[in-house]
Amino acid sequence: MYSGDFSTMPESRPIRDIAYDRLKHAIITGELPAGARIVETAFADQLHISRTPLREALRKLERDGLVEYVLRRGVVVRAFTLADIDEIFTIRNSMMMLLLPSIVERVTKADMNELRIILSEIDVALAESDFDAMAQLNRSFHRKIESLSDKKRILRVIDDQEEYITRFSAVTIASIERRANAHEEHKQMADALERRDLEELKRLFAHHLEESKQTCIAAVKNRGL
Amino acid sequence: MYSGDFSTMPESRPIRDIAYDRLKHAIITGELPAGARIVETAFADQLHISRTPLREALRKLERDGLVEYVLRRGVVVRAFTLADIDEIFTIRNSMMMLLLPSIVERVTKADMNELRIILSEIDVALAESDFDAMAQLNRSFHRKIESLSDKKRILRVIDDQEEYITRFSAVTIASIERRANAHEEHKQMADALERRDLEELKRLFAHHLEESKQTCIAAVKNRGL
DNA sequence: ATTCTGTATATTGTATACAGCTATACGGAA
DNA sequence: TTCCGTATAGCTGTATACAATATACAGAAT
Repeated sequence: MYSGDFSTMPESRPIRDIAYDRLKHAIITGELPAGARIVETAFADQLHISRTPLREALRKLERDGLVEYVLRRGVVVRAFTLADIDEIFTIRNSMMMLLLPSIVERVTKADMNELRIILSEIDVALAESDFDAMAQLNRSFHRKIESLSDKKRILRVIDDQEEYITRFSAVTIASIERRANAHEEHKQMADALERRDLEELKRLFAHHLEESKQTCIAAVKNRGL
Repeated sequence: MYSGDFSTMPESRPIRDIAYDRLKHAIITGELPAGARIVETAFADQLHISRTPLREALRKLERDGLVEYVLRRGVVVRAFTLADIDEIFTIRNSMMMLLLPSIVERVTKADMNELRIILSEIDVALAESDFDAMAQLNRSFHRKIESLSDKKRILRVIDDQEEYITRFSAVTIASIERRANAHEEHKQMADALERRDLEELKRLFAHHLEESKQTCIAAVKNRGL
């Protein structure tokens, strides 16, 4: 892993962004575990790039809070605690409550169609026990709803936080009863959205996120972070 | 501005961080206005540094959302809208509501003493019409209270947002009635905190931030952003 | 054995060099 | 004059080179 030659690709984006995505993915999936040191020369070699774009990627990750910088010692992947997970879900819930009014106001029939399609795809993934697909679709569902709002900065806060917990989505989905319940909740949320029932939506989202949080925390407690 | 030779300093921190702070300050104060293009070679020369650390600083600012990157054209300072200000205050208020319970729980006598000292210093600044000092002290007051919480991630969200509005604090303080009212509200907040009166604190903070927001928006509307 | 210290090695911090893209200016033709 | 193509200058993207610092390890002194 972390190998591959970028020089052959049609570079529409800077190499630093590709390196950034790659490292971020590795950290989020846990491939690069907490505490792992990122040695510039080693990673630059593996990615077949020079240190310059790699360092720029590291500076971004630093601001993201995914890695920690130590003077003259480089960067290490930061650790997560249960308290972090708790806060992340709390923030997300709180921000969602702020978004919902504008979402209810702005949702269109076309949006609902998109959501229904995603839900039916989750049906399939659930039936086929394709949990990777399900994790991705779940995220699409949430992102679609969030994107209906016009509050760009609030949306960004949610995005920033969500990055951190993507890593745990597999853990959460691994719970049999949770993945079925979550899907049911999603359907209810879509229904409430279609009715533009703000209060019900708030209730559903608060419940949904709380349940996800608890499942996530419980799973992490059992299997270690 | 943007000049100064770092090479003579005892460099306890990397140059890139110094450049980062410098640029951030310039952007926040409006010295570098929205839309201004940051040409790497020019700024590196002015700061008497090479492009490498400057670019790393720019990548951080990019993640902060303070500058915008355009492929092969470098970075430009991002613009702010009234909607941004509205969202920033909304986020801050919402996050504060999440922090207050732990703040009320954790506040000590020593903390209250610190807060009282800050308040008395604001008294002086107010009497002397030293608005720069007042802006800084106000911020210290808020930061002190926020720091009483142990919710690091929520605190960080607040910090991130506050950076953006620091730039408008002068605008807000310029309002005669607002600066006196704000100070009164601060005192009431300190009192409520000392009594560990959570509900009253929530009420006071919500009111305080709402008033600040309205003053800020009104001021920006009048004087332009 | 333990601790200190000097040296070699590894790694980060910064500068510079060079390649490639973009925009602009200029000149010529319609 | 206007349009278009080309040349040129300026700037970004990346690689490489060099400097400074930290770490590891071996050997000496206690």
